[in-house]
Amino acid sequence: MRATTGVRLTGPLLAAASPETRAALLAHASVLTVPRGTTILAQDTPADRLLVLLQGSVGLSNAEDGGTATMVEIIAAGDALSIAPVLLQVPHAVSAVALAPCRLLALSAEEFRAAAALDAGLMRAAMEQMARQWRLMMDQVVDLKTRDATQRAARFLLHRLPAQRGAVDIPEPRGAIAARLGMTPESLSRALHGLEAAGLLRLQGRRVDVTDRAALLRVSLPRAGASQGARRV
Amino acid sequence: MRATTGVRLTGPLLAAASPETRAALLAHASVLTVPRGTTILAQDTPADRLLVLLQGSVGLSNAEDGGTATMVEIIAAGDALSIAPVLLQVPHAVSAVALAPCRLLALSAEEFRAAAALDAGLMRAAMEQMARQWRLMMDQVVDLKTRDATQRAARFLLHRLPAQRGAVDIPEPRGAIAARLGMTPESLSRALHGLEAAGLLRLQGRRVDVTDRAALLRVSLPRAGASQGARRV
DNA sequence: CAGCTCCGTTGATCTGAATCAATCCCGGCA
DNA sequence: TGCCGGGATTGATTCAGATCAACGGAGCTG
Repeated sequence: MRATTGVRLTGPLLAAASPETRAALLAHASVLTVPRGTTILAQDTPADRLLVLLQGSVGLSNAEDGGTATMVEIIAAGDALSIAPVLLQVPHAVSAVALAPCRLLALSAEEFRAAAALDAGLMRAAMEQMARQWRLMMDQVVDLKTRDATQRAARFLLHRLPAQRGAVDIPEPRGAIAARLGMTPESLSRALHGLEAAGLLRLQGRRVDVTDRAALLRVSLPRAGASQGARRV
Repeated sequence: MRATTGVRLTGPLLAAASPETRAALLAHASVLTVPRGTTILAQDTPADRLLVLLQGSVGLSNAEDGGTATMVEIIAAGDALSIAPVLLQVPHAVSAVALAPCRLLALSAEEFRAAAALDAGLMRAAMEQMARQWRLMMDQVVDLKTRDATQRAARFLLHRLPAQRGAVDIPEPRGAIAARLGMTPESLSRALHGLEAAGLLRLQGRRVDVTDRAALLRVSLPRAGASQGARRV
């Protein structure tokens, strides 16, 4: 296996490591292929390996001791699962399940920690990932506080949309997306069909064809007069 | 200044550094005292110093390019503001304003970065803080998705409550708390007075006297049948 | 290939919380 | 001590979205 190939296919985290570090880590790495619905990580379980999502889609959900589980984030290909638990040697704070067929790269947690301690670039990349995940969570908080269901749905699509206008494939079940967006599947369906009726997009099963990207962006902006959380001291 | 005094007053972050590192950092540190309403950090501004909140209360808010600002978190004494921006040398992702009169410890960002690079304990504590802040944000997402206004208000009080039953002082303006909880001040008022009417607590201006902590905890649990985000794949 | 099950959609209704609109009350100040 | 101003409270109304319910279609299985 050529190292450079590994780099490109492996996401920003390992890309930041020196070629030697990366080669060492990849030497013992394995690739998992799992079908939709597989539980990849269980909450409150020790973090014995670092997983990088190569392909597919993974949902992160948190169950409070009570039992109610909540979909907290949907991870895109290229991202690493649970860097923090691996580095800090604490149990996973969330469970991860495959929302679509997935390919994952699995690295030994111990080796990764050792590598991060020695390779400053890798350590920095790990911290950047943690900061990024904080930001994603913060963005979601902002979304939930300032945007209504339709706006959140519009924004979700925009985030998924490749560079230019066009169609996106949404492999995840609607219920998972609705949960991530903090609404019921019924509401998501209505929001999506409302956008379609407005002529901004076209729904074709799990493919969404965005006709008017600019209008979709406009829809996704929070209403100016929103008060929730918009108070100055 | 005795170093040990500094430790205790300085929060878990600096407590994790070696005595020498800590002494070196504290040597150039300064203490700020600011009145309520002061903007302590501005979003999109370079992170040139690390601030540790010694006393008071600080609100973190995020303004999207559009302009709508949202209260994203309220920081408790002992916590550090914006560790990630300091370590990664990126601009602040949020603004910070004093929600009550505050005392803050200010350290040079550059010195802190240097210290963290040399002192493994400090580096680990910094990562722990980042992980903790991610978790706080995730908890908030869960709250917003699974709890109604009254439950979120109850939970907020419980988090503030000292070890044993008793009264808490809530120095922040109601509007700021409401924003943090993702509701309007009107709704917060109604939630709080509802809990008072139920006999769980007693409102006395900015002091809240919790009569029945167990019942408050019970109230704060998400309803079992909550569907939002509670779907299995 | 037929049946079944699960997922997504659609409709009707209900409810929690936002909005709009007055007060009320506390703290600061003259 | 009385006035003033802004935050907090309370009430009336409205509305977005949850809930309840039923239906349609796609994919899997026997």
